[in-house]
Amino acid sequence: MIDIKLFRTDPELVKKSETLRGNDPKIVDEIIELDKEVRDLKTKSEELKADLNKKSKSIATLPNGDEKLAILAETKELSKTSKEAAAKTTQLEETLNELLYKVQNITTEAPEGGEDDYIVVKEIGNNDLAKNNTDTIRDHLEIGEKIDAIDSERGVKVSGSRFYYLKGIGARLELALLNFAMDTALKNGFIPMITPTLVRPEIMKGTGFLGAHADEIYRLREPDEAYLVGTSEVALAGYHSDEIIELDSEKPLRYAGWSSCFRREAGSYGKDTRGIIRVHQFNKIEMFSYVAPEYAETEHKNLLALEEQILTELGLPYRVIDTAAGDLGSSAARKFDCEAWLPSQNRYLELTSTSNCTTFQARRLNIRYRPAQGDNDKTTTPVATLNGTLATTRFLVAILENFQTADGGITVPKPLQKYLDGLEVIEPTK
RNA sequence: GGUAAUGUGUCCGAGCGGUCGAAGGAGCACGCCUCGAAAGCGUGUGAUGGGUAACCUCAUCCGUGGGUUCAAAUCCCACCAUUACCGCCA
Repeated sequence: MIDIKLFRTDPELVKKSETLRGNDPKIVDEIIELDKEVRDLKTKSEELKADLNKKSKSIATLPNGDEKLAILAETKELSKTSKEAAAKTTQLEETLNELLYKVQNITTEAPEGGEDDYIVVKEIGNNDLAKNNTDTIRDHLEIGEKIDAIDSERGVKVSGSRFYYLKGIGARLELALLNFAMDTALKNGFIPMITPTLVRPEIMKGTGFLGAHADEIYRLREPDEAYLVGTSEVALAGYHSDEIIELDSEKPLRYAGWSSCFRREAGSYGKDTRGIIRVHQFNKIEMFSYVAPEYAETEHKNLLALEEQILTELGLPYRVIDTAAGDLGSSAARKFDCEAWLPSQNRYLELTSTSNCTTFQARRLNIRYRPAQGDNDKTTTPVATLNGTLATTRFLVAILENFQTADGGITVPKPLQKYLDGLEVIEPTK
């Protein structure tokens, strides 16, 4: 959520951001007007309450008698009107809050436009594979089946479309990737976490996932009021909710979470139906940083650099894109994706994503810190949160395709070999 | 799932319905003392929101949400969490 004070001091900035995202900026004026109304009402309601408090207190010291009876009658009436005023204020405040929750994070740096208006920041590595061997190239599912790593058919039989089994070397490769990513994070000061996959509604709401894309999320039936996470970002952001954390202005608090992730993939019928590119359940390593707001941009670069490092060490050809404002999630102010080359489809596929959520999530989840250490200044202010995702299961797709051999096996990327007893080549079994 | 107890500030821990934003202690900050430190002594020490140029002031917050009352940390109800025991399952 955006600081209400920003609406009072710089409404044009908010309007500009909403316009950039392709939203109607008139909500800003509605909020400003309602905010005024709420404050007026609040002052009046609090005056009533103050009056009541004062008179109530006097009752205790008053002797029994006419005067006491009179003031009792008066306060009884006052109590009623005060309660009514308070209720009205609360109601209006809730309306204001609902509006406020609808406004997405301020974005100023992201490129203008929608889904296709991203800017390619750079392209790294050799992506000639498809161009050179168009007729012999196999897609990840074909290879996955040849080395007996992926079983799609039985996944569908047991769980429905977009489900799969990772089997044998497939399961081992996935675990190797998870370990490799986790180890890299660990070396960079991230605290490893295995997080809950079911979370309470308020946490889901706080992270900003229950807005426009709420139908993407699995929800348990009553009476278990819980959501299945689509990323461990949710659990990691919620970890410090309602807390005042200790934060050095130069040193981020970093966590790396591993969880299964669940997506309904509503509205993507017919898209990426083959293989394990777009599935209902997959694994991810999520890097998550809590930082002082002024350090957020630096940390965003750090996260991107780490994601690139992992792709580079694996030897995957990839490009980095700067996502356009209209395609950003509601919490993100800016987002960079790393996309690996997919030879079978002659296109790039998103493997990692890193978002700077500035103070947007922290404000919703009530995560603060004290910027001025020591002294008598104990004021708190929201922290900034950032996340960097490594979609492990999709890494598997990219590896199978980019490291395929002529006979339908694969060579194992160097950094993964140590997790697989030094295995260098995987031969096809079928 | 059942029964019982508990839930207070950074932490521990008091709190007959009014004088309680909350005793006392610890911690922390500052000062005195000291060559320096420890100990000791003194002072200060929650958050959020509204108003104010500021001093300051008002409101809200004692797990959460309701209720009773002129007045609730204190009474009532529901929920959540923790702990213990029982049952059941891994």
